[in-house]
Amino acid sequence: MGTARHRRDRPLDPAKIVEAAVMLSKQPDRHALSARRLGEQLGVDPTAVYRHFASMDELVKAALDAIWRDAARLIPRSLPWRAKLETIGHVFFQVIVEHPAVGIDAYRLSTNGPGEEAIVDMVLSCLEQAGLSDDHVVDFYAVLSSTVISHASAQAAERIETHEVVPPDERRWIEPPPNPVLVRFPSLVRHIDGLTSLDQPRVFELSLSVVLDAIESLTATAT
Amino acid sequence: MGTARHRRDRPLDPAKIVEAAVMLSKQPDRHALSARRLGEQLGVDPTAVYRHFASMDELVKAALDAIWRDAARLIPRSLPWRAKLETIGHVFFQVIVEHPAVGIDAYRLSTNGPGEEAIVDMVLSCLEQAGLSDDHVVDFYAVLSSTVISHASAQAAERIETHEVVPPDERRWIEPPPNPVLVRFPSLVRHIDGLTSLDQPRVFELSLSVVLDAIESLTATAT
DNA sequence: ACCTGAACACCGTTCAAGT
DNA sequence: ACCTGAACACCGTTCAAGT
Repeated sequence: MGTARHRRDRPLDPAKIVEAAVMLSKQPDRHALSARRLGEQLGVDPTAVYRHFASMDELVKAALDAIWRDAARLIPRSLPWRAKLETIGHVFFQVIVEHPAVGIDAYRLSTNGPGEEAIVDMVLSCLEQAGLSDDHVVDFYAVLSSTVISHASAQAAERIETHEVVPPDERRWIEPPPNPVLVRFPSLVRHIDGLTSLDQPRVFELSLSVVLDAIESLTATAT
Repeated sequence: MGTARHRRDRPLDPAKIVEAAVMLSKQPDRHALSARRLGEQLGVDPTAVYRHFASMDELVKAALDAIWRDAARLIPRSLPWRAKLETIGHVFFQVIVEHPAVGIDAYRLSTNGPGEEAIVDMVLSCLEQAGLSDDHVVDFYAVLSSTVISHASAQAAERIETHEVVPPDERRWIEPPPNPVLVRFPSLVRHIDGLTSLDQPRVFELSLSVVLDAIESLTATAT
C-alpha cells in the first residue's frame, strides 16, 4: 500500500473528461451527456467535472472543440476554394449530426479553442484564395459558418427527437396542415406539396449553394 | 356553495395557458417557462398543462405559433416583395429575441399551427410576386425562413446567457484568441480584428442580404 | 491544500387515488 | 368521467465536511 499512495487514482486528466463527453454525445438522447452519466462513465464522483470545467456548457464547448479539431484533420489540404468549402461544410454538418447531444447546442456556443482556430483559419484562407476583399472575407466567413452550423444543429435536434434514423421520406421539414380551411392562404395551398417534401439536409444543401454562389459572383466581378 | 358547484374554478382554457406561456417566455432566463412556474402563474396545479399539451415542447410550439400570429399582423400589407421580405425578417428576428425562453428553441421546432400558416403564405406570395418559378419559391422559402429563425434563436440564446442587454460593442460573436501561438494560422491573424468586431445582428443582416440578393438575381435573369 | 459527496433547488412526466 | 397532486427519476451546481 505504500508505493501506490501518491497517485492511487489517476488525477482525472481533463482531456479524458472531454474524450468521454465526446463518446457519450454520440447517443441521440437529449440527456446523453450529464454530470452524473459522465461520472459513471469515468468511475468518479458525478461532481468531479466541476473541478475542471466551470459549467456543463464549458464542457460542451470543450467537446465541440475536440470534434472541430478531428473534423479539420479530415479536410484534404489542396482543393480549389469552392470544392474545399463544400467539403468543409459537409464534414462539419456530418460530425455535428453524429454527436447530436452536443451538436444540438453548436448553433449557440463558440468554443474559443484550438479546434475552432484551425477551422476558422482554413475557411478564411479559402475565401482569400477566392479573391475576396478583407471585409468580404470576414463577412462571408460569418455567413458561411452560421449557415453550416445552424442547419447541422437543427438536424441534430431532429435526430434526437425521432431517437432513431427514420427513412428520408418520413423526415418532413413541414408537416402537411391538418385542417382544410386554407382558402385564406392560396400560396400555401399552391406550394403545399413542395413544402412537405423538403427535408433538413436538402435545405442545408440549398443554403450552402446560395452562399457559395454569392462568393463566386463576387470573385467573377473582381476578375 | 350549491350554485357555484359546476364551474367553481374555470376549466383552464388552453388559450389562457398559451397566453401565460408567452408572457413568461419574455424573461431572458433558460428556466422562465416550466410546468411549475406556469402552474404558479395560473394558480393551478403544476401538472395541469399536461391535460392540454402532450409535452412542454408542444406548449412551446403553441406559444411560438401565437407569437407568429401576432407578428404576422404587424407586417404592412402592400409593399414591394423585397421590402416586405426584409420587414418580415426583421419583425420575426425581433419577436424571437423578445421571447428568448421559447425563441431559443424556434430553430428546431415547427409549430404546425395557424400562425405558421399565415406567415408561410405571406412569404410564399412575396416570392411569387418576385417572379420565381414554383420550385424556386419553395426552395427560397426554406432558405429564407431557416436563415431568419436560426440567427434569431442564436441571438435569443445570447440574451439568455448574458441575462441582460449588454452594450453592442461587448457582444462579440467571436472572442479574441487568448494564446499568442497563432503563427500556424496566418489567415486568422490577418482577420482577427474583423472577426472580433462581428456581432449576431450584423451577421443576420449580412445573411439576409445574401439570400435576398440571390432571389433578386434570379428574377433579373427571368425578365 | 485539496478533494469528496451530501444536499439544494430545481426539472418533465406519470398514474394511483380521489371526487 | 374527470381531475388532482404525490411521486418518480432525473437535472446542474454548491459548499460543509472530511482527509
